[in-house]
Order: sequence, then C-alpha cells, then structure tokens
Amino acid sequence: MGKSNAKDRILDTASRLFHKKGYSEVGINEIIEKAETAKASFYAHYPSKEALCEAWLSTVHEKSENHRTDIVKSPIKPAEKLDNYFGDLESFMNNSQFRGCPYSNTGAVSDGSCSGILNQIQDHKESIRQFFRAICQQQFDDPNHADAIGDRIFLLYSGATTEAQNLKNIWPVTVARQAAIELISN
Amino acid sequence: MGKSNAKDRILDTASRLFHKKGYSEVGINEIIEKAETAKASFYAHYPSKEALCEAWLSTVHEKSENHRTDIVKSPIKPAEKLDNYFGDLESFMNNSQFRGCPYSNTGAVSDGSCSGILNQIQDHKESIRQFFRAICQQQFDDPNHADAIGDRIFLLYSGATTEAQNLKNIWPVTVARQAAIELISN
DNA sequence: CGCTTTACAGACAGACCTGTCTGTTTATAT
DNA sequence: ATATAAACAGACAGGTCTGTCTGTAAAGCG
Repeated sequence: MGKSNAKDRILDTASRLFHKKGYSEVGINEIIEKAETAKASFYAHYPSKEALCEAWLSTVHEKSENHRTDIVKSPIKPAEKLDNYFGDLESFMNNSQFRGCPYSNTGAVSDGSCSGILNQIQDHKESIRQFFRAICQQQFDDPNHADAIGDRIFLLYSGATTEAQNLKNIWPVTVARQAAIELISN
Repeated sequence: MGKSNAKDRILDTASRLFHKKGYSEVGINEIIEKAETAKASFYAHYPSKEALCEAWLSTVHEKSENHRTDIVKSPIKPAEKLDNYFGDLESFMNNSQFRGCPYSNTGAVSDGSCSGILNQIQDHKESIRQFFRAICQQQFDDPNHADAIGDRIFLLYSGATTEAQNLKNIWPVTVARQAAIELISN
C-alpha cells in the first residue's frame, strides 16, 4: 500500500462511487465525506467535478489498456485470448454487482456539453474495437475479414456488458464468450 | 392530431427530454416550461418525477412491443424480419442524434432505489430477447439452437445500440445487421 | 525557531431541485 | 346562469448541488 494522501483518497473514493451509482448521482459532498477529507482539499487538487470524472476515466483506461496490450502480445492462441478476456469481464461483472462499462454509463448521461468526457469515451471504445481487431488479425489471413469479425466481437462484448447490467445476470457474458470463440474459430 | 391536453403535453415533452438528455439531467421545471403548463397541473397528473419516468418507459415499451409483434406475425422470411428490424434501429439512431436505448440509458443512472423502473427495464429487455428468439424459432428446427442464436442476435442488437450512441456513428448498426442476417442464414 | 506546504474544518453564496400550496382563470355541462 | 372540473400562474419550503472563502492545525526543513 502506498501513502494515503488526500488526492489519492479522493480519486479512489470517487472511482468507487462513480462506478457504483453513476457520475450524475454522486456529489462532491459525498465524495469528500467518504474520502475523509475537506472540500478545500478537493478543490486544491481538482478544479471541478468534471475534471475528477476525467481523471477517473483516465485511470480506468490506462489500467485496461495495459491489460489488453499484454493479451495481444501473449503467445497463446487467439481463441484463448478471447476466452480469457471474456472471462475477465465475467469476473468484473460478478465483483461489481453488475455495474457495467463506466464509459457507457457516463455517456448515457450527457447531452454533449463536456467534450473532454465524450472524447475519452470515444477513444476508449475505439481502443477496445482495435483490440479485438488485432486478435482477429492474428487468426485470419484476410485482413478485411479479420476486421469484420473483430467488429462483431466488439459488439458482442458491448452488448454483453450492457445487458448483464440491465438484467443483473451473467448469462449475456457467457453467451457472448461462446459466440466470440466460435466466430474466431470458423 | 388529438386534443392537446396538459397530461399529454407533459408526457410528450418529458419523453423528448428524457431521451435526449437522460432522466437525471432533466428537471420538472424544464419539463413544465417547455410543455407550457404549470407545476400544479403536473402534480395533478403525476405523483412524482419517478412516476413520470415510468409512464414514459411504458409508452416506449408499448409502441415497440406492438411493432415487434407485427414483425413476428408477418409472412416474410426470418432473415428479412431481422433486416427490417435492424433497419428500423438505423433510422431511429439517425433521427435521434445517436441517443440509444432509453431503458439502458435510464438504468445507467440507478443504484436500484426505484424498483419500478428497474423492473420495467428488465421486462423490456427480456421482451426483446424473446422477440429475437421467436424469429429464430421460425428459421431453425432445433429449438435450443434457435434460442442460442436469438440470444446472440440480442446481444449484437444491444451492442450496436450502445456503441452507435457512444461513437456517434452508425457503423455498429450496419455491422450488427449484417452479422445477424448471417447468423440466421447459416 | 521561523517558514512553507499541505491538509484540515466548515461557513457561505448562489443556483437548482422536488414537491406543496394558495388563489385565479377558463371551459364544460346541466 | 350556475356549478364543477380542469388548467393556469407562481410563491414558497426545505433540501441539495457546485464552488469559494476564511481560518486553523500539523508536518518538514533551513
């Protein structure tokens, strides 16, 4: 465990609350109370609530992006990479009381006023799309076919995340996992 | 055009605003102002904002459910039914500035405090799932296989809706449409 | 010791939120 | 014409929101 300074406590607490309840349902007051810090300390480190949201999404992106890079580089078979990645999603959903993608959930509450957040959402989604395409490129000879299959797996992944949250059930992830493996194996 | 009474004006205005900005980003004051009615009139017809949300989701469900029933009963081929339904989604996304499923967007902002809304979300999603399963039952001999393919198409549909919203682009719907047709044709 | 940095506590402003209330106006039906 | 129902306008209460402000306490360092 590293030091527990105010800035980190705020970000950790906000991450937990934003993910669990949704960005718009969490207030600064709740964050600083549960982070056991003061409002002045919050505004000393973050200029606004939106900036905190961007910092949160950045950390999520960074962690998950590193994880995906590792998977792409690993020597296992492409189908096994998909199996592992959907397995990770299964664990994630089970461990988060079926709260799904932080980016989609944040984008669901936005009319486009904050372009910084919208850009992060699009960058993150495009990054996941390219991840699936990269795996498919390792499997198929035809690059166009690989991209097409990668896009389909991306949509299965997104749909599984969304509907596992809506239905509070893991079956969408299980179904998508099997479908993705079949897609890349045929 | 029917009469323009206050109750209908409120529901119509709220539907437009909830869909465009998200439930949590729209207030009663904005609704009654744009519906050109008074706050007392609002609370004469709806006991709370949450009740208005449920009324909104109910109308969305009713309309879309009737549409799906018509499609299932129609004499065209299953693959053509899917093509039509994804075509409808394409039009819907284009006409709504890429705001996607009202149910998923509402569910993204909820920690489970309002069970009425959560139940409507789950009922609606399960209804769409059964719609795709019913179409697949018309195509395949094996009922288990039909259900399995129906579930995959359901996830493609959900993922296409989610990511078209996130990416502000129609390609996810186009990809899902083609993938669904291939799934039911093989 | 004095100086600086960081974090603390919490009052405050100004705006917005839902929901209640009083009272007035309009339309309809008898 | 008169009674009844519906819609109107809008003040108000009580709470929450983000963000600013003043002031204090503690720790590191010369």
